[in-house]
Amino acid sequence: MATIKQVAMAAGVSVATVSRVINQNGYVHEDTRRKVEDAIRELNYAPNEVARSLFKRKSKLIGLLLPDITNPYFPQLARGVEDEMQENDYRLIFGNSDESREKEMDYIQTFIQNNVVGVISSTNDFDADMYANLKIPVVFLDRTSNDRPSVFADGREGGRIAAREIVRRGSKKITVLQGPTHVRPARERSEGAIEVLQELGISYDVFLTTSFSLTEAEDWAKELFDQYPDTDGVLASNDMVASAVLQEAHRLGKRVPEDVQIIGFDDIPLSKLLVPSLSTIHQPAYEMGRKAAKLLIQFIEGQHVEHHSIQYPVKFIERQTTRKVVL
Amino acid sequence: MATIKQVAMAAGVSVATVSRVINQNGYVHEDTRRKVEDAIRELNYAPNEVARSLFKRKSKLIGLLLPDITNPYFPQLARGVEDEMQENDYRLIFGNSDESREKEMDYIQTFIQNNVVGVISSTNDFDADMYANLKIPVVFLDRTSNDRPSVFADGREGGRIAAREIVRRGSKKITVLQGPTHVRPARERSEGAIEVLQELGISYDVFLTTSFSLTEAEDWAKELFDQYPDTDGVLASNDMVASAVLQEAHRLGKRVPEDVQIIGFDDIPLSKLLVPSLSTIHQPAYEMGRKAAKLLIQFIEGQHVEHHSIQYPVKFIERQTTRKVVL
DNA sequence: TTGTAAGCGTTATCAC
DNA sequence: GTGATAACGCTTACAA
Repeated sequence: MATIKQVAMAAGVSVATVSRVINQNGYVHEDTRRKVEDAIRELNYAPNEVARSLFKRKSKLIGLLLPDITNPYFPQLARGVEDEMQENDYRLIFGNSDESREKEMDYIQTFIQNNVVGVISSTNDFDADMYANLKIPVVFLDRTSNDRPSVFADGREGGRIAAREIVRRGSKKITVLQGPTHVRPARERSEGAIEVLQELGISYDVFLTTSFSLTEAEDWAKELFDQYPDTDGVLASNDMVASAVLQEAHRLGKRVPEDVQIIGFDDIPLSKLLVPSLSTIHQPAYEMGRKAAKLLIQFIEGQHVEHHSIQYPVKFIERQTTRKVVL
Repeated sequence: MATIKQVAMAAGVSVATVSRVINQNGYVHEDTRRKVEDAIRELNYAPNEVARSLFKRKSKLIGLLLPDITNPYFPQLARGVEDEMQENDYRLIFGNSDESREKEMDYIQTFIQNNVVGVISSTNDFDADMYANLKIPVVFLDRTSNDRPSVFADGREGGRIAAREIVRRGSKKITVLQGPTHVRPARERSEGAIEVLQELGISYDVFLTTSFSLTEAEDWAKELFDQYPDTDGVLASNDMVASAVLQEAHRLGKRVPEDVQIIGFDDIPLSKLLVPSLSTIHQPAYEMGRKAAKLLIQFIEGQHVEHHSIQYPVKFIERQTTRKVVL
């Protein structure tokens, strides 16, 4: 890689001048500018971001921390973030945290060591020192912190909607699958659902699942019907579990939606390809990722920010795992 | 963030000494070492990777370029790469290329500007100057370059296996879904399938799909049965298209696997949760990601590397979209 | 065993 | 308009 010095040499000017033309600041004569630009092209020069970063004490790098990219919900968030960042010339250092505080700290640490100018994180530990002490802007994504910038969906309302819809469509004995309790959105979803079920005086049970892992989803589906064989409505904590439940129902000879209705959560891309296609609560994941990125950029660039916390509405997507509602 | 200078100050030594203790090279007295270590702890010091990178002209950063993380096959590769890298203290700068040469070049460019020490890429343009001229090691992942380090699965054999299995299970009029032709693994899969079909003298048609996009998958599924209504066996180019085909078959009242058999490709996590669960060709994506990372690290660290190109075997996963074979 | 100082590739300040 | 040069935080000769 050519350096600014070599460019200066080739153009017969000083490095200062070259720096001026690449950064478009300070005065530089039209003729010299052209000479420099020629040299740059000639040598195929691009500024060393590391040197820049060292001098300015800020890079064009952003840290992105997601629980597990292997969970189909997160790629969409990630993609939203990436698209927005790339359009604004920021690059992403990416890590999976597995919801583990240790890994998270590790990543935050190296983010700092690499002079990232901001981080986007899906964490459960907002208040952990690592975030509190960060001197760069952080936007929490998919997770709500009450007092810190965050972009998330209205999980509670999602839970309420799901409950309302499944009841409206005739389920009488509902099972609420509750995701990991330390994950706030998961908690809120089931809380919302339970609220409505209680308001409506509908009989329900809560079935606890302790992770979002796909491999375990199958086991839970089995256990679920083992424990509540006569449930006629399942509110799943996400679409993967919903798929597992759907499959298990089928295996047991239960008809969906006639015998059991199922509503998922997230609306991952594949949910509409299931048979029957999955009714679910849609979160605008891609948009949320983009928004988080936009927000972070605004902070980084010191722009005025209207709302620090952005809650996206969710909506019910009616597909085939729920019955038609009779008017 | 504390600097090495402050640590030196606090410990009452020179920066050189501090540098020696953090890098564990050169002599340093036990007592001074302790003093320095105390100071480091006290100030919560961690070396600035940017400064290091500038001096050494190499970072602890790796560039990872994937076509689209939103395609469920790639997160697994990414996760494999990430796990291996993180265990070896490398960090990932991640980008989606959308199979676009321009985006790809853009990323490669910024990788270099950030002093990455290696890159892992899923590309179709191995020979493009951008790779040829790179002075850092590159490992191609999921894509085969004949003469450059790469980790990939045996797509041709996968196609052959799929064809053999579907025929063995009784399909007589097969449709081979061919993915985007500029994507080599996609091409090889269908080539493999066609080879076998010809060898066996089975009637078949080829149906071209021009992307791996999920949204379009549904349209293709419709067109497929439109064009070849009496096909009784579909060899899909990946599991997403297979899902779409499965769904469309169901919509048309075709029974799977009785009327139509379907075999996917990739074995994405969700394929086993479909109803009926999807028979498919398994690629060990996670392992492949890990392997690519391992290989790259070996190159970076100048270790001897036995095999530059690693081909993983694929295998048929028998599930419910194919019939039982009669013995 | 430890310290001094040069240099990695930039940018910004200050002279000219 | 342009050029020297110090500084960003680190590592590594080399000197002591």
